[in-house]
Amino acid sequence: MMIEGANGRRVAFSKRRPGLFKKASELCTLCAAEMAIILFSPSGKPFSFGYPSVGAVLDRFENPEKVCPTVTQQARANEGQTLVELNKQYTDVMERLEAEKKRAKELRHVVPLEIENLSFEQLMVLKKALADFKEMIDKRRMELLALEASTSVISQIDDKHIDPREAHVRE
Amino acid sequence: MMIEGANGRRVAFSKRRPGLFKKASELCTLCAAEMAIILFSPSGKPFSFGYPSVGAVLDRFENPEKVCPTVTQQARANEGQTLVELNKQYTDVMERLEAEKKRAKELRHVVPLEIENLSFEQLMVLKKALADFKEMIDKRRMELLALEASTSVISQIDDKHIDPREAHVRE
DNA sequence: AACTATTTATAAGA
DNA sequence: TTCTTATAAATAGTT
Repeated sequence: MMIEGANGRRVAFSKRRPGLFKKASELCTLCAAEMAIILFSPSGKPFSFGYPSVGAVLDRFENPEKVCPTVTQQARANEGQTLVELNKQYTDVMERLEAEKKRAKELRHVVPLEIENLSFEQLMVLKKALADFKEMIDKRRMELLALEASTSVISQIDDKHIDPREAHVRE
Repeated sequence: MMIEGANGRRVAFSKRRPGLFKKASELCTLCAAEMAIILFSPSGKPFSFGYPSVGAVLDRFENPEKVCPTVTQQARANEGQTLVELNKQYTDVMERLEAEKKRAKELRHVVPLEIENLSFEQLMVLKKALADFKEMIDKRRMELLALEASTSVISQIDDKHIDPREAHVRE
């Protein structure tokens, strides 16, 4: 069954690998499935495919979901609130979640590469691109903050922790 | 692109998954490749494929062979090749690099257009994601620099034209 | 890399 | 889910 001759195997691998990854990609997008592929070529070179990412799928595989702690913690925090209030919170959270999902999907489209498979040169170029991108975001953010300051009392925003109750007011 | 209706997705998944695993199996046996596939169906049910086994491939992926063995292995593989062949390999790699640079340049043009449409909240999330991404890239870059520093052995084959980087370029 | 004859996968319907 | 079959896609062999 195995192709005789290292060169023949090399050629067959080069032709078939893109086909396999295409099938994998189609399965994920068509069916809303999640998948990770780790592949070593006959010469030992590593390839990978991941949707949404290799790491995410391997995590899910190695640590089967545990929802209970988060849920009970949240339930405790909600004691004393009315059903109307809870329903509004729920709706707000779901709306935000949908927005983030959509955003993440677009991001994947822009930066579809797994970091493990980037060549040195690709990394250098991408790093530059990301630095430029980050700069633009910071600039844009400052504009938004300035606008905010002139129309609202809320002032200090921390980079790392945005209170969702504040955040969704701003959209 | 995604099939609408959970039932349609279920059906398509059931039909396509065996096809994918068959392609994977063929690739492994025909080409002497090693592969692991972790797959979650639209309903969250896990499937896996492994050759020689999922565990073996994940181990190999998570504990990459040390630098020196790979380099010497590559150097050994190059023994007996003519300078013409080696120069062709070098040219091929450089062509690929040019293609990658061009693609990365296009990335920069695509991204800024979307910035103006981002909400404040989305910007915060994206900023965090980019910071993480940049960190990974920096880490990866250091690894590659270290690797590069230790590959001088290959350049002994022909100092005039063979670039030692070809030994560890990944797609 | 490109071409194309052949094989293989799969969508739709039962 | 499984089977059938018309159509689409992948690829082996070749240049």
